[in-house]
Amino acid sequence: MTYVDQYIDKLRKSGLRPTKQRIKICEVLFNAEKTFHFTIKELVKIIENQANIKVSLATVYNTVHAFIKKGYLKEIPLNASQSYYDTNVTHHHHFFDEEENKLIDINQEDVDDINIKRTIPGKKIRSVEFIAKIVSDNQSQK
Amino acid sequence: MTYVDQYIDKLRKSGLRPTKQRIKICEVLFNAEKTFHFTIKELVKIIENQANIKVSLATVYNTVHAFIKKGYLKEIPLNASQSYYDTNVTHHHHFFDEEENKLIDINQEDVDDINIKRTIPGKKIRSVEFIAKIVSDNQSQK
DNA sequence: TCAATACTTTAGAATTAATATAATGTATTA
DNA sequence: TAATACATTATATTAATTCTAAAGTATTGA
Ligand SMILES: [Mn+2]
Ligand SMILES: [Mn+2]
Ligand SMILES: [Zn+2]
Ligand SMILES: [Zn+2]
Repeated sequence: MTYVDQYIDKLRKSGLRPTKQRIKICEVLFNAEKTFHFTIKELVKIIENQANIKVSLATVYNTVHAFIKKGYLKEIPLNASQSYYDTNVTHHHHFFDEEENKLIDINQEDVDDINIKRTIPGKKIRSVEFIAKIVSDNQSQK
Repeated sequence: MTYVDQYIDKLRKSGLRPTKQRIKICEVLFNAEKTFHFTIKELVKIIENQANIKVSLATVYNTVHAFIKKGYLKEIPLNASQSYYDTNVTHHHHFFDEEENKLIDINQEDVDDINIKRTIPGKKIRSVEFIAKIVSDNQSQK
């Protein structure tokens, strides 16, 4: 099964026909070896730079939303000015590099279980995810 | 020192003159016994409902921003459509009630230290804060 | 006190991410 | 092939936020 076949499969399962615009979007999103974190603006820029096809903003938003709904993409709340998305849809944590404005995955196994010694009556926890903000470590070394 | 004196102090330290609009904003923000989590829209609505003075959106935004800069308020990234703010400026975690759309504080002492078994070369961690999403626990009890 | 100066408030305009619309294009079906 | 369904796109709309510029108020110092 080629990569493109996988994209077609993802699109079909999301209820979308595999058009060339959508396959291009998939190439950018799911080709990467590693997890891919992005904003819509960044995604559009990457598509523009590497494709000879034009993809409208509406198509990008529609496709991303369909993938989120289907569970192929995840939204990461980072700040209120712009949405961040993630191709890693597992439950996981992040470093956020405040200088590069980049998210970095932290897998579950790299963190001890988070134990909250407090409950809210009638409520149960659905998920616990943290963001560890990181900055350059410019300490003068002794 | 009266409450109002404290508000005046906070405003002065934030580089703002204590006007009646700003003192009203402080009353809403800092009068509460408990931590106060809010959006700008909610803050404006509360002011409108309890004050006989009019405060423009611009003044609300300006004052909130000045307090954030000074460290009297903290921004909580929850989603990309609206900013949430917090009068609890200590390092702490949150429950987020997805049904009520409400933040609830979790103090440091209610959580075991989070131990991340992974480092990023040249970077140090500045903060680690999580959001635990909660929903109604409607389990049929045995 | 008074006028110059600095800071405030405000309505409304501008910006921008996100969403909606509606016309045109393309694929699928019968 | 013709009807139908789905897609793409340019453009419009929405809504949170930020900006602007004019009018108001406080402060300062002669
Ligand atoms: Mn915004
Ligand atoms: Mn928005
Ligand atoms: Zn991730
Ligand atoms: Zn809080």
